Amino acid sequence: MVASLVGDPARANMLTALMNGRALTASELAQEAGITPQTASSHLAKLEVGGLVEPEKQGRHRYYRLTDDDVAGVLEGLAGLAARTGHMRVRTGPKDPALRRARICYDHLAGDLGVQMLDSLRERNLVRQKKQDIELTAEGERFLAKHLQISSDMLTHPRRPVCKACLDWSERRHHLAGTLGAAMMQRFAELKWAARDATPGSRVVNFTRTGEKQFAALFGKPKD
Amino acid sequence: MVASLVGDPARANMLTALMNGRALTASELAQEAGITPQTASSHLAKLEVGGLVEPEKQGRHRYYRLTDDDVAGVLEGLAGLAARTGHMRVRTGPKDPALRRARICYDHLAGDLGVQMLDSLRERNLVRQKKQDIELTAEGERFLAKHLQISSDMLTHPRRPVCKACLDWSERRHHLAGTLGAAMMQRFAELKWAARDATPGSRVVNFTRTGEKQFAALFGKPKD
DNA sequence: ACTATGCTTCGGCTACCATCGAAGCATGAA
DNA sequence: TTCATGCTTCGATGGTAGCCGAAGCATAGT
Repeated sequence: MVASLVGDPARANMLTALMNGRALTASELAQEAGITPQTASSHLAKLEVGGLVEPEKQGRHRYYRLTDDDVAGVLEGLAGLAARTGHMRVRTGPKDPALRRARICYDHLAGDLGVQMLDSLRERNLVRQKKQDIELTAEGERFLAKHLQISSDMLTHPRRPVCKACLDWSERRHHLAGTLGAAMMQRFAELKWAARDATPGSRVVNFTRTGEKQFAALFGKPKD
Repeated sequence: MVASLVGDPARANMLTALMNGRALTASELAQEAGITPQTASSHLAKLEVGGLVEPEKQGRHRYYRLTDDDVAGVLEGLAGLAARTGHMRVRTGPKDPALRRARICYDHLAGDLGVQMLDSLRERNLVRQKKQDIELTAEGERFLAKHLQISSDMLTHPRRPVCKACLDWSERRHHLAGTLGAAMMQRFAELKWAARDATPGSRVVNFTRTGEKQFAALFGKPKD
């Protein structure tokens, strides 16, 4: 069963190391998991037949990557469940600092900046949050229109909610999902404030220098 | 870690038994998993602290149910991964026949009927499928407008694709997701062809007699 | 050819954990 | 109270799987 593959601590560490979409060699993964190459080799073989990772030979190295986004999605889902009960393994979230700071979760912003953004919105009464449910206030609508040229009529969708709280993998706190979360991320990209990392499969979001400034101006910590 | 909880065969069987959203007693779950009550008790305690199930005392029975839809979602995701590599446990998919036949997967139709629908669409060239990607043909658009009053302009969404193949848990074949999948399910409900089961938390979709006929007329097996 | 590096296979050790029997609580029924 | 049922706790057992050392291939560089 797939779950038992992910269940083992060593394998889980390897998989989390691969969550940024990049491919790592067998020995790098061994080091990530804190085990010897022999053991890692055995684990990787199991992960491969389980369809979670795919190898790619290159010279005398063997690069492993997650098979596809579905795998990454399920892993993130598992991490989400683990996070909310506080029963997690040693390594919490991704090690890669860039990935911790800002990344794509489905189609919206996650990571430190994502959490920070929702915090700021909540503090300034631009949204109101009740558990999983978030709603946009009138002030929030004005704010979006003024600063990001997002009008709330564009956000309605028959099925998907405008706002939704999504548990952040690395921060263990909520960030903003829903059509609004997606629209804001899209706008950031259009304004050239941020862009998804170029390396294929990567989920890192890189902010430009000006983007970082603008973002901080809008959603910075209170004392800013 | 959550994954290791799901990884154990006995626990996995219990969880699958709970996937229909109903609550079961500890002894029923023990029987489902083919283990003694003592062992089941230990497993259920672990699942509880792991946040996967919630108990409810009622007389001298203890009913267990999945904590929420997120848990069910992750489990379905895991089952999906397991399905496509063919490395599954003994029980494939849900035991409940109603759940196998038609159920909600996020917001669209899954189960036997869901798979059958996509099969029919594909056979009649109403959609064209390439692996995970599905696109609606011109004939398909006419078909939807004529028979279900769904116009394709309603389906566009900045992020979500109109059509997407979603691997079916019980059938191990694709059914239709995306905004179109959601819109069709919604239409079935509006036309009173089908409705989600009344019991809270259930994912079963019940078709009415006329609904079943109409559905068969549109998406029935070729020989019909 | 020789050497170094990266990875795998093999064998044996160890630790963990699922499992069950037996006994202990709790609740409900008589 | 006494009994029955449902579930849990305790203790002991056994099987499985992770782990590493040593040795074996394969590729690359010299």
